[in-house]
Amino acid sequence: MAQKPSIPKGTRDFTPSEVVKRNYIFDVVKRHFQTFGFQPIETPSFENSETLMGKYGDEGDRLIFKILNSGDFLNKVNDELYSLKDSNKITSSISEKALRYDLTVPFARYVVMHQNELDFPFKRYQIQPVWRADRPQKGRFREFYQCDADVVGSDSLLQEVELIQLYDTVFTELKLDGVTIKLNNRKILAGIAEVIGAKDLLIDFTVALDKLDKIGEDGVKKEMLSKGISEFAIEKAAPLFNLKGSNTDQLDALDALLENSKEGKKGVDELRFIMETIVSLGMQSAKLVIDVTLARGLNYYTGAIFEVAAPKGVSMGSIGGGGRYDDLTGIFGLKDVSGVGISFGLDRIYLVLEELNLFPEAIDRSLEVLCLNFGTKEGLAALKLTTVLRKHGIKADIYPSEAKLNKQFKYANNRNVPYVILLGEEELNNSSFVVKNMQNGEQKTYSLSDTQQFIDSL
RNA sequence: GUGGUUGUAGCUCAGCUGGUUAGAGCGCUGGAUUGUGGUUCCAGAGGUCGCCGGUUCGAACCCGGUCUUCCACCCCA
Repeated sequence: MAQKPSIPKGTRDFTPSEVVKRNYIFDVVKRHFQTFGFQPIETPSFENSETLMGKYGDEGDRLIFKILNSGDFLNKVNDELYSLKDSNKITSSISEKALRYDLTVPFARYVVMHQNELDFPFKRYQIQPVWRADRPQKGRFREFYQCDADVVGSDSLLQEVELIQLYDTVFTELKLDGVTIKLNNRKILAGIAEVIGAKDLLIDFTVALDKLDKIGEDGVKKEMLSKGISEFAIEKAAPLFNLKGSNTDQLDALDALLENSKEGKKGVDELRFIMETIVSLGMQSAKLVIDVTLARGLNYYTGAIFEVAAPKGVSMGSIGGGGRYDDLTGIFGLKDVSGVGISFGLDRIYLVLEELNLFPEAIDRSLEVLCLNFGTKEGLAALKLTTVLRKHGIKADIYPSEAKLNKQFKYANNRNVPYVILLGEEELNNSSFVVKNMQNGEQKTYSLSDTQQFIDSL
């Protein structure tokens, strides 16, 4: 019985046109990763579970795809554990491997394992798929690509500055105008939590704060209260909810708010340095704004936090993000290696470019010239001509069988071929070929002994 | 993981309170046109109505389950 074919939830097939467009984005991103001095690495699609588990919080652990052990794995579980039917506890006994959830943690593992071969600061880029057992939504898949650039082994803030320039360069090249790079600093958030006396609830505080533009001031306060943050503390943090004005105005306000927090002050200073340096360097097309409510991202960030928002009017979550993490390699035994990195969300950038119609024209043109087939003898001559064109790097093909011209032309039309070559009995007799321009219908005759004339006209 | 939503021809979608043989546009195939596509005209093919079960004399339509789509939450690229 034939079964109806299907693919798992949250995964996709890509058509030729989609692959070409995705490659276009990959190529731009990759090219600029390289011009900024990053080197490529790749890591396995699955890692040992202990490498990944516990690095992304409880929520993250739930979203990691676990790989079942091979063999009779259930038989190896001890009876007591089995009878408890506790999925979380039994997982580690039946699964030792898991699909990678992002590229940053595997990179940290890579740096630790290869520390003696690397020259620090080590700048690496990595473009590979990652998997999350999430519930799919628009722009949210269970298999998707991340394009990451990270620097480890340097705590210079110039790295942050360069990464912002890298974002700006890539989005400018993609013609994606009006992208906003949001910038915040974990130290500021920690400082605020300290100042208002909610140091232990930093994560809950930031997660709630992050929702400000979504659920509003009242919604944020409500959530903070429900997480156990006191009314007094929330009132103290109130200036945050209305932080407006220019970047420098906001920095000054933060300075005042954080005057009793050493860590918070440091965060403001870092932010100020990055902002001022970027201002003096200038940006090509992106906007850089401070957003103290920006808190998303993973728990391992310790300094700068980036998030890239699509141009206004496009409904899409963030199309990139990143930040500085001072001790990611520490969990694998390598201390005092600071890292900072950014990620491009390829799948979402694709959706945005598609929506705004920003892919180059004719990008998915897979064929420039199609030779029609008029029979055995004529077909052979056409194939010779096709071979010459191909040697000149022209995407050329010959229709494989002597079908009706109507059908051959229709095929050329559907494949969007700009030039069709007719080489029939008459042309063969006088060593010529006819080129039809499919846009305007004009036909020109060229000599078979001077194909260069046609090639030059392209 | 929680709540909701969607699924009918290759594609986009109609289909009345449950009632004979489930429709349209586009696309596809053939013809008008034996060497000229994208326009036009004519004809034709194509559907286990997501899947499984239930209610009913009778189910695309009602009910349950399941898969899928999209949305909100959680979280995130």
